[in-house]
Amino acid sequence: MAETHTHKPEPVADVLADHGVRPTSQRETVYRSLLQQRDHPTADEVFARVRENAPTISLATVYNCLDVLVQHKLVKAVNFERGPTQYCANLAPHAHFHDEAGGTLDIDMPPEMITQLLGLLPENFDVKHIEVNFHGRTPSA
Amino acid sequence: MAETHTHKPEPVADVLADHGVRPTSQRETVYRSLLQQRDHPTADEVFARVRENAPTISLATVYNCLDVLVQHKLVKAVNFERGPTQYCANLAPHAHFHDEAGGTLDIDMPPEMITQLLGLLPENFDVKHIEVNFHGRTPSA
DNA sequence: CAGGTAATTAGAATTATTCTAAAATAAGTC
DNA sequence: GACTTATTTTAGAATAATTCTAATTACCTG
Ligand SMILES: [Mn+2]
Ligand SMILES: [Mn+2]
Ligand SMILES: [Zn+2]
Ligand SMILES: [Zn+2]
Repeated sequence: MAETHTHKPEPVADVLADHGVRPTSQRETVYRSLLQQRDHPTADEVFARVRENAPTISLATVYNCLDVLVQHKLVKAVNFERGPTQYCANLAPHAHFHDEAGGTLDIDMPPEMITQLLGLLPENFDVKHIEVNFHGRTPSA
Repeated sequence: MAETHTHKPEPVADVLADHGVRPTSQRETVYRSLLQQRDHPTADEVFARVRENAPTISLATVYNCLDVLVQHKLVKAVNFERGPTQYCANLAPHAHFHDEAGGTLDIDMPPEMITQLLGLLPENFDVKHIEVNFHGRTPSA
C-alpha cells in the first residue's frame, strides 16, 4: 500500500469543537461544504449548496456560520475588487489568482516568500496578515 | 543648487489630456485633490475635499471621475476587506499596509519582488495585475 | 450659432452584508 | 425531567457603497 501518513479523518464536529466552535448542524453542514468543494464560493453559493442537505437553513445563518468559521480560523475570507467575499478552506499560506474568465485559484506561497514580503516593512511593524492577489487569465487552450 | 532632474510640473489638465482624458474642471479638481493629499481617501472623502473648491460637484461625478482616472491608469483603486474603495495617485509599484488604527501606507515594491511573485505562477498564466496587502499595527509610541 | 457628442447631476435602484427581534435549541441546575 | 439561562437560528428590515437612469448642461466642430 502507498499511503505513508494516514490520518483517520477527524469528524467535522470534533474539528469544530477543537477550535472552540459549538458544532451545530448548520455549522457542520457549511464547513463540510467548504471542505468538499474547494473552489472559492461566495456566501450565496454556499447557501445554494448546503440547501440540498439542510433545506431549512437561512442565508443569515450561512453568513453567521461563515463568520464564526473565519473568526476561529478554520476558513479564510478572500476579497477581490469589490466582489462578494469568497470562502476558502485551504489553511496553508497561499495567494489567489483571480481569473478574468471567472474562478479563483490557490497559489502556494513558500515561507521564504512570506519572509521576503515582510522584509519590505519597517522593523517594528506588527503584521497580522498578508494578502497576495493575482489577476489575469489562465491559458485558454 | 541640489536638484538634478527638475521637471517643471506639467499642468494637471495636460496630464489628463496626455492620458486621453478630457480635462473637465471636475476631473481636474478630483485628480488634483488626490495628488495633493496622498493618503488613500475613499470616494466620500474625495467628495468632501473637492467640495471646498467645487461646491456644486456631485457624488456621482466624483465616482465618475475616479473611475475615469483609474481606467486611464492615472490613479489606483485599493480595496481591503470589504471597506470602501480607496484611491491612490502613487503610480510606482507598491504594496499597501492597512493599519488597524486606521490609515493606509504605501510600501515600496522593488522589481525583483514582483519577479519573485510572478515566479509562483505557472509559466503560461497571463498576469494583468498583482496586489499585496499587509494588515496590522504600526508602532504606537 | 447649430447640432452632435460627452459629461454632470439628482435621485432611484442595486447588491452584499449586517442588524433586529423573535422563536428554537442547547446546556446547566436542582 | 422541569426550570433557567445562554446561544443559535431565522425572516425580514435596514444599511452602505456603488451603479444606474434620465434629464440637464457643457463642450466641440463645422
Ligand atoms: Mn465563485
Ligand atoms: Mn481613509
Ligand atoms: Zn484559497
Ligand atoms: Zn498607494
